[in-house]
Amino acid sequence: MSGLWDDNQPIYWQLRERTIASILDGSLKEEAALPSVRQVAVDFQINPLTVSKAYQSLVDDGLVEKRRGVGMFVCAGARRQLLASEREKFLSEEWPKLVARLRQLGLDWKDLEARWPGREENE
Amino acid sequence: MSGLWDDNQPIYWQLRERTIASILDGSLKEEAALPSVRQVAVDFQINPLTVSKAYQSLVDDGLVEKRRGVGMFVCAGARRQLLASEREKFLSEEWPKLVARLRQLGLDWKDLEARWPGREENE
Amino acid sequence: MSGLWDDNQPIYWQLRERTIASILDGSLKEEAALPSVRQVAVDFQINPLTVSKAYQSLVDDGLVEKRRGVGMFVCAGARRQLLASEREKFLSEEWPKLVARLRQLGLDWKDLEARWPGREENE
Amino acid sequence: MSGLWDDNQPIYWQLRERTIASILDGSLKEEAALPSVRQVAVDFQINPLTVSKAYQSLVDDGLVEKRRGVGMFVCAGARRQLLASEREKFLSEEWPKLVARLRQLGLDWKDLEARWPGREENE
DNA sequence: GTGGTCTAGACCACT
DNA sequence: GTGGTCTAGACCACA
Repeated sequence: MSGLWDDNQPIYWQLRERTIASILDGSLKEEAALPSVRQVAVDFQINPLTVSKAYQSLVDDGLVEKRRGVGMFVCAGARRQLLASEREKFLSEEWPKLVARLRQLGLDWKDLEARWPGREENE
Repeated sequence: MSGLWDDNQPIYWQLRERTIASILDGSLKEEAALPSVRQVAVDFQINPLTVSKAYQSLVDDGLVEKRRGVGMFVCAGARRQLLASEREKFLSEEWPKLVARLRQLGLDWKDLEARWPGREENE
Repeated sequence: MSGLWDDNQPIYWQLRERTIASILDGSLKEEAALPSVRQVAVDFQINPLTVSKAYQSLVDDGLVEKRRGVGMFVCAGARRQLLASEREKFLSEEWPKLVARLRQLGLDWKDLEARWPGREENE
Repeated sequence: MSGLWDDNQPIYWQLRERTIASILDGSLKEEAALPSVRQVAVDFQINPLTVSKAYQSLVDDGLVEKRRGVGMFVCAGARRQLLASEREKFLSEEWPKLVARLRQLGLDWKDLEARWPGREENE
């Protein structure tokens, strides 16, 4: 019940991001049911409304679909869609900004390369 | 009035970050005066209180000093201090998280390397 | 499983409306048997209880009658009854609201006339 | 405090639709401030969260913009955007369905024409 | 002053 | 069982 949540971000958003991560890493398969709103609420000791808000945002993005009276399910194609959009977002938006910042800090390519797991001694 | 501010972050924080960037890239030299609270407020169409909050946070970090009746000035040594702390923060906190995220997205070292300015054709 | 149901309306209601449409257009004749609850449930991949609820609402309105051990049948006079009530409902309730909305949208009589099948070129 | 809300639709949705109607009919001008969440909550005797949900849906559709710590404002171009999208939706989606239904009911063009305000005796 | 978020608990409709 | 909606009231950050 502590250390689970980062207090600087809304819980519903963090829950959303965790769910996305689960889809990406395969622990939530496509067509699989998401844990029910109530279950998650109990498990994480948060309000059902908060869970609902997180899930709804996924529905809005077309990653999850509701089946009335049954539950919420990962959409077919959700993983592929996520991979594409997240990669695109990173490469076109985040990376250029990051590069600019690194330049400003005087950090070089080598500095990063040395800290990329598995590359420390190879090259 | 549009595109100037990212609505997901407090304006005062964005102003702080911009000021830091100016110190880092040298457009705000050490010992130089920061533009006055009023001036910034007018220029950016924001509340003077917001500017004040941004400047105060810089004072709190020892990057800027207030000289009563005169204005706010970049501290001597501010740039060096910034370089050190920002580098440390990036390498120990941000980079590891980023690496984890990239793995999840299936983005490889090569993908980034190809987009590091000046390296596209070298290696 | 996709496109069959409008997620904004209860499934049982949509099934009811479809059945009514079948009676109106004559594909479900008076005195004819409705497809069995089980059959519909299988065909549309929905819960038998949901089908039951739809049929029951038709019984409540006197459009369909249950014959124990045999099945459900369209009542004699159902079509005439439907025509009268639906016309009345449309003209007195729906059309006035629609007219108000069209005004707000600046849509004119002509705009609709042009899209009434068979009138495009007549007048 | 009674008769204000239709119990068949969520309040937040009805509030959304009312606001849209206000923009369309000009009682809410572009760039004008929407009444504050709290004010609406008091005026209509509903929960601030419900108002918030309504307003947020307008923000999501790009019809309203938030100005941090100041309030919510009708976007420039919101009215034009609304007119275009609502007309399009009506003519391409709703009207064809309506026409089919009217045919089924045996209602003719004349029946509607007679009830279009201001046309009863003209033509 | 503004809106954002969360809780605790209730009631509802649908399957 | 499922999710959707709403209330009442709290606390927070921002301007």
